[in-house]
Amino acid sequence: MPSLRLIFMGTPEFAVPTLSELLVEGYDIAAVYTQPPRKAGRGMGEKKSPVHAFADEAGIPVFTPKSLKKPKAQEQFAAHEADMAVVVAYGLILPKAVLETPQYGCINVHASLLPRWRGAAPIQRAIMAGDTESGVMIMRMEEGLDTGPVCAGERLPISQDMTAGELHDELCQMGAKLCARTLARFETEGLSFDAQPTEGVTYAAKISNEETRIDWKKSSHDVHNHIRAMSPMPGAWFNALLGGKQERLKILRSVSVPGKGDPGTLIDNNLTVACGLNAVRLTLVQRAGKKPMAAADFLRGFPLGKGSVFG
RNA sequence: CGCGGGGUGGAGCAGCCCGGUAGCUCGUCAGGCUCAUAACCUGAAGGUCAUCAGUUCAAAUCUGGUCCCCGCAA
Repeated sequence: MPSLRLIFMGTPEFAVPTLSELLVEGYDIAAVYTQPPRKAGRGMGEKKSPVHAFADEAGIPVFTPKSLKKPKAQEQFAAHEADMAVVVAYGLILPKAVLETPQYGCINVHASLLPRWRGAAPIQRAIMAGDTESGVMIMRMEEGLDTGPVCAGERLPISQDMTAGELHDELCQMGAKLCARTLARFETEGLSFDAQPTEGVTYAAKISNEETRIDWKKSSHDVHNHIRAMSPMPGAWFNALLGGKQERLKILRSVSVPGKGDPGTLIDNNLTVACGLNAVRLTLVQRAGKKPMAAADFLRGFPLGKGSVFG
């Protein structure tokens, strides 16, 4: 039976499996920290973060400070008397005072092969860049952004057509298991930490709204990587003329294929769009207001043929 | 009350503004043709038009309520 008393800090769906795993393993979770509920979604109602909802369900006390820089929040943090904090995609900066509060410090589960893709959107950036390998790593947190020494890691190949959503789902499970194993090892034999290499550092900036739009002038590889990096959230898109109206069409899946034509033009009757170099066949699309549908289904309602032009 | 789109045979759409008992492409089933085919021909099955109520001689189409799905934004 694990004896560690932990604080868990995380916010999105990615963090939930780790929290769940720690509970299953029997860790004493003194408190869960997550970002405060925000107005979001249709109707703009207050919405709790996925971690928040899960913790509520599990009956763990939840704390949602807007910042941990204030003395008051730090006192509260210290009051939990935790041995260690486990942080997974929390989204708030932990000041030095907080990092040093637990006697064994704070460890972080990060979804990339550090030092590549430090930062907010490692999964999407890895796919967008066409990486063929990803993974999760666990590090001791320092003041810098994902710069701490690493104590555990696991790699995962990224297949040709894998989407960010699929990679996300695999990595969050992998991260949860790895975290549990790492804590178990910590209790039995201790951990050794290795500083991150100074070579190969890249930063994974948050995905901005503007960059979700598809640029057909890029090569088919870039377009395809862009599409799968944005799939299913937030979704790569462009404007298409459907039934006489300009409509936003999201592309959730595609295949890079040989082909030639003016960028943005359909070169067959199978939803294959010419890119700056080669072409991309769209296989799963979503109209505004509709659910995702296979290309064949979409074409039944909107028989777009060779020569149609996409913006 | 943030803005908006939608729920029509198994799938994707049209019809709704200008009420009069349902159409297109495809799928399914049966038969035919063909060396052969995601080919072609013939025929068939399959829909309380989300739901409740109202207006009307008559509503998928107009009015009001409810449920569900989704896009934007955040």
